[in-house]
Amino acid sequence: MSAARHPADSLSGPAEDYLKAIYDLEQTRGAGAATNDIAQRLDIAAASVSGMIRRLAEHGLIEHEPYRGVRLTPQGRMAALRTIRRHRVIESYLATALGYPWDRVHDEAELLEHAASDELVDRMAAAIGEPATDPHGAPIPARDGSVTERPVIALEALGAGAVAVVARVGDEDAARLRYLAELGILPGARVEVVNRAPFDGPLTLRVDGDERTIGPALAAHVLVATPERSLLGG
Amino acid sequence: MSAARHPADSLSGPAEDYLKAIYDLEQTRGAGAATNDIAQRLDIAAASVSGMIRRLAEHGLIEHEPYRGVRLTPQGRMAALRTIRRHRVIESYLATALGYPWDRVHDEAELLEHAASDELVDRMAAAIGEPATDPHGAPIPARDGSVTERPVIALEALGAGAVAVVARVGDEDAARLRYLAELGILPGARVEVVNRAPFDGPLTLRVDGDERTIGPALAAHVLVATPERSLLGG
DNA sequence: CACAAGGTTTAGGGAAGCCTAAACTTTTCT
DNA sequence: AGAAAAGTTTAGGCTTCCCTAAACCTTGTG
Repeated sequence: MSAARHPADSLSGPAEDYLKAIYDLEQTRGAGAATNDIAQRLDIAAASVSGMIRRLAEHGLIEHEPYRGVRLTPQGRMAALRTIRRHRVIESYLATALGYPWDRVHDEAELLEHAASDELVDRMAAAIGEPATDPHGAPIPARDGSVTERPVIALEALGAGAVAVVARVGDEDAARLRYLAELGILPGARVEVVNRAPFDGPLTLRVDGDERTIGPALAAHVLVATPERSLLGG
Repeated sequence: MSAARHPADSLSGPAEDYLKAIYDLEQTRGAGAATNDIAQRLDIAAASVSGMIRRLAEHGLIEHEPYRGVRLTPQGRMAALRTIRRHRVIESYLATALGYPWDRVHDEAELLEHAASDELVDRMAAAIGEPATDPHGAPIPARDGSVTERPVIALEALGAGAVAVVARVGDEDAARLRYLAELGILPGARVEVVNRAPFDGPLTLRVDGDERTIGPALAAHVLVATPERSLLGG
């Protein structure tokens, strides 16, 4: 009959990775996270995920409905956000204070996030001026777990003539980040959709005065804020 | 019959801690490190140490003569020095770049040293000007594993009238570090032995114009360089 | 020299995390 | 509905790293 131990205990590295993955999946899909999706995201066999799910549920961090998926408890969500904060502060610090190139901060942060103390992370954040987002534009959760999400849409969803500002790009694939940087598609860049092929065809953009073409798959990983949406509010 | 695998593989955190401990014990005592000493240093049962010894020997990092102790192989010594470099660079960086108090850098570095990449450590070292020692005066091994040890003796070994410069203090005990800082006994401080009680009695020192008394047990953890020794060479 | 004390190793066990293979549930397709 | 496909869980194994208890060397002492 062991349940919900570890009051404010520290979690293992793997456990933190699971919680992060579940958090992300919950955000993307509306519902609970599926075993298979967690397995794919972490590159781990589905059977192993079942095992960890049992352990996390015993610790009160997730709720598990067999064959239906898992959801974070408030406690689990808090733990996930703490890890995400760590990750994004570290990414920002590596880029700003230590000159890491933006396509490499993710991997290094992935290693460090499980070892860094909250104090260290807070000192890092303070040293670089408490940034609101990481180098890829993802919001950095506050110490209390609150996250301010800007209203954004996928670049891929824009039509011809639209004007927008790049808010955020997916941070996991280093090669993709390098390519986007070459195109000038960085958070903060102003882009204008010059032409849009029908359905899910490529987009022609004007970025920084240059015309660039970008496929829909890549464009799906770029989130932008449009002036109208910003004014209308979310 | 598996032996000496893992050519340049990365070691587990625990394994790195064992190698560090063995390195230190080899330095202090002349001979090989005893199971019990390793166990005590890492706060682990002696039986557990036997288990890890077997694993490290299989990986070619140490040589084990049953019931006689262990010695590092050149490969193991290199691995230990890499970890020690990581530890001391991180300590220095935390103190210099992030304002950590010197009694707290050790514990934080202990956590980080197993997760930080060589690139990160090198960037940290570069960012603070490639220091030669950590905040407690311990030398930072170079990337190639070379260490420059200054000739030092224990403060406790000085007689009345001796003048010396504090070179290094033991870094493990935070309370001790705070106390030494209060006395002004920091690396670089000039101390003069005003009086010395016979045998292992306390020392009266002049530090920074103030008279301080320090017991022999504490003084054994303070290493100093004397002008004479420096001139004569080690 | 024998024996007690102390240090070391083996035996056996446990938790975390991973794996593959097999069993089981749910969904989907005909 | 019934069967195939897809997804999930259980079963059984493995490695790392820790533990306690018991067996085993080595040493120092009477």
